Formats: sequence, C-alpha cells, structure tokens
Amino acid sequence: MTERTTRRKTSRFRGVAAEERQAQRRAMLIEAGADVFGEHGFHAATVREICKRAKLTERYFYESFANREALFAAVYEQLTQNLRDEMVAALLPAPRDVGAMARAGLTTLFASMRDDPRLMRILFVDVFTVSDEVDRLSRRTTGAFAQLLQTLVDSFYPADRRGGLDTNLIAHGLVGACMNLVMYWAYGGYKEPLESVVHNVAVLFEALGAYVGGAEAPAAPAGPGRRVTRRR
Amino acid sequence: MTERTTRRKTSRFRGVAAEERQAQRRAMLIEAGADVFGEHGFHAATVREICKRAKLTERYFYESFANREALFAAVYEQLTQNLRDEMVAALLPAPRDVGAMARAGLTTLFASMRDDPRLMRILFVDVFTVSDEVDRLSRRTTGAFAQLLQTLVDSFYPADRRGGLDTNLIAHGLVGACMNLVMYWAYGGYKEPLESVVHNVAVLFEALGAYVGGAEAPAAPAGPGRRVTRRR
DNA sequence: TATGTTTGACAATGACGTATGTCAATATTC
DNA sequence: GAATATTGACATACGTCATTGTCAAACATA
Repeated sequence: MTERTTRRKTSRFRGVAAEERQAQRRAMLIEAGADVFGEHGFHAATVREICKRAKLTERYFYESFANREALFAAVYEQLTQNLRDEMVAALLPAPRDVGAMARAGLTTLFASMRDDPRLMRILFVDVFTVSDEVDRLSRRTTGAFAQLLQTLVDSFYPADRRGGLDTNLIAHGLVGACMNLVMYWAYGGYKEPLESVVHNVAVLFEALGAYVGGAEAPAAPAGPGRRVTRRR
Repeated sequence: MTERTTRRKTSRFRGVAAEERQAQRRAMLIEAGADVFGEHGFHAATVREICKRAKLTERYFYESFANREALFAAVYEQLTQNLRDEMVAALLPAPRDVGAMARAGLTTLFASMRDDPRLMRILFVDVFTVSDEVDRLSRRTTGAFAQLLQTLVDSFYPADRRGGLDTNLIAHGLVGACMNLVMYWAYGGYKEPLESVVHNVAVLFEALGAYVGGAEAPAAPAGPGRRVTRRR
C-alpha cells in the first residue's frame, strides 16, 4: 500500500533540463570516443577510458549507448557527417569544371584529414573491423561518397562518351586512391605539401576525363577502340 | 648426483625428423591462421580456435609463435609473398607496354582476391589494426608494391615527361584504387565480371599515361635526363 | 528544513582469453 | 621389453574488461 511516493521530478539541474543534460553527456561521450578510438584504435579502447576522458561514469555510458560498438557507430556518423558537410561547402562555390571541383573537394578532404589525426584511423581503418553492422554502415557511407563522385563524373561526361567505362567502378577506385594516399601521407608525417598531394590526385581525375571524352580537357583522339597503341 | 641420464634423442618420429615435424606444425598453424583470421577477422580469432583448426594443441602454438600477433605477421608475409610471386609471374611474359602489363598484373591480382576470400580481410583490413609493428610491416609491403609500380611507370615515362607529377604519390593512389575496388567488388558478391573490373582499372593506368605523355610512345625527345625508354 | 533526485566514486559479478601446466597414451630407441 | 620422447586432451592460474550494483554526497523542490 505505498505506491504513493509523490514522485517529484527535478525539472532542471544546475540550470539545464534533464533532456538537455542527457544530450550533453551523449555529446561528451562521442567526443571522448573520437579521441580514444582515434588515438589507440577501437580494439584497444575500453569503456572505462572513454568515460574517464569524458569525465563521466560508466553508468552514463550505458544510458546513451548499448555498448562500445554503438558508440563507435555514433562517432563514425558524426565525423563523416562533418566531413561531408565541409566538402559540400567547398564544392558549391567552385567553378563547374572537373579540375577546379576536384581540387576544391580534395583540398578540403586532405586538409581535414591532416588537421584531425583521429579521422584516418576511425574512418579508414577501424571501421571495417568493429562488427558486421558497422562494416555495412561504412560501405553505405563510402558508397555514398562514391555515388556523389559518380554523379559528378556522369554529369561531365554523357553516357555516350565514356568509352565503355563503368563510372561506378571508377568512382570507387578514385575513392580508394584518396584513402590510401591519406594513409601514405599521414604515415610519412605529411611531408609532401598539401597542394602537391591534391594536385596529383586531381590529375588522376583530369586524366580520366581527358582520356575518355576530353570535354574541357586536353583533347584526345576519340577513335573507336583506339586505345594506347598496342605495340606490335 | 645423477645428471647422467643419457639424454637420448628421438631423431625421427613417424618417419620425419624433429626439425621437419616442427616446420610442418608451423605451416599448419599458418594455414589455420589464414583460415580463421580470414573468416572472422583477427580480433575475433582465438588461439584455441586456430589450434583446433590446425589440429594441434596450444602448446605447439607457442612453440612456433610468441602470440597471436606473431602468427598474424607470419600469415601476412606468407600471403603477400604468394601474391607477389603470382603477379611477377604474370608480368614477366607480358608485352612491354602499359596497357598489357597493367592488365596482366591486375588480372592476377583481382583473380587471386576473388578466388581466396581470406585475402581481402587479412591483407587490406585487419593488418592495420593488429599492432604498431604489424602496421609497419604492412606499410613496408604496400610500399613495396607501390615501388614496383612506380618503377614501371618511371620506365615508361621519363622524368621530363611527367608533367610535374610525383610518381610516388600516383603509385600509392593507384594501389589504393585497387584495394578499394577489391573490397567493393567482394562486398557486392563479385557481380561484375573480372574483365570489366580489370579493364576499368587498366584505363585508369592508361589514362594517366596518355595524359602525361601522350600514347605510350614516349619517343622522348630525349632530353638531358635520359631514361631507359623501355620500348623497342 | 525535509524529502526525493541527480550525480560521482567505486565495488561486485561474470565472461572470456592467454599462457602454462598436468597426465596418460603412444611411439621410438636401446 | 624398458626407458625416454613425443603427442593430445584437458585443466589451471591469471588478468582484463563489460556490465550492473551500492552508497553517500551534492542538489532541487516544497
């Protein structure tokens, strides 16, 4: 016969509402997760360390996330979201030609990766090893980047001028080229200047355009089946 | 006061010498390791499961390897060694022009990756997350592939015709393109025909050549820094 | 001030994996 | 055939970590 414990509710605590406090804690955990995952990698990261970094106790971890993997997914989505936004912001004002757009997007990409050392490990390495579900998430995300790229390519080169190329495959190849270059660049301590890295990748983009259809690029002889003359 | 226990030695057991038996066990562990690492990934693999798969007990595991990480490194070296050998074997008899060599090497690469599902995960994914030491091993190995590629590129296009490109960066980009395409291809269940994947990557190679030097006939106006123009 | 709420520090539990150890069965050498 | 080596199956100790639980202090409300 009790059940009548008035159940008061504390609507605000230290000036902020319960909902907002919880959201803040979640955000702090994501930030701390990015730090720890980015520094030691997912598999060496412990819930305890993440909580310590976030200045929260384990209880609050499980308030927002079912487990370490769920936090990783949240971190990943947060970081890719940011990156996508930055790249779109860089792309929008760029002149609408292949070289300029490539350089704008790539500059943002490589600069971001260099300026936030956590990104590479989280976005390009660990994400494939966390779990099948996170792996699928990463494929979708990488695929979305490739899709964006493909759309751009397709808009520059109409279907009849693609020389039998599968722009989907090409896009995935280019994304992979960027990923590996980021890793190589980072591993070498970012020795090459940003412009140099960007330029070389941009040339990859431009070369493709030139080879296939040569819209605004150095014209190529567009003969049927006429590829690089095979020695003979 | 004993010490004189004749310390007999069993030179052969079931017909094979001790050294060879141990080498066989090591080989079985490497094979089993490739299976287990390739199927579930390094971090989900346990020493017990690997031993079970190798039909050996844990004791023999530690006879050959200090820990799981050491086994992974051995597996990695074994697999990359094989792959390198296959690719070299495919490259040697190929006509010495960019397109043909690219296609020969790439066909071997993509076919190998498709035919042995363990490779992708071990060579392109897990290797970066095992430990710092294994990570360095992977950089060296990937770097060696890139180096090989770069040497080829450099031999086709002499320095004065590279349009300010850093062939080292380009090579790493191309390696990354291959890696990501393998992953994309595998993830999609190898739907696209092998020839199609190879063709699209080969075009990436050729396009670069065409863009930089036009055709593959460098016919270099043999400037000062003359190179071996591999072409007859 | 009294009562219930929110928080932080930390303990308890349980699962899991590595690395080493035990012991009996089998093979080999003398 | 006796003594030792080798093997295979299994057990044990040890540590780490995820996850839940306890408790008291700080805070908010009436």
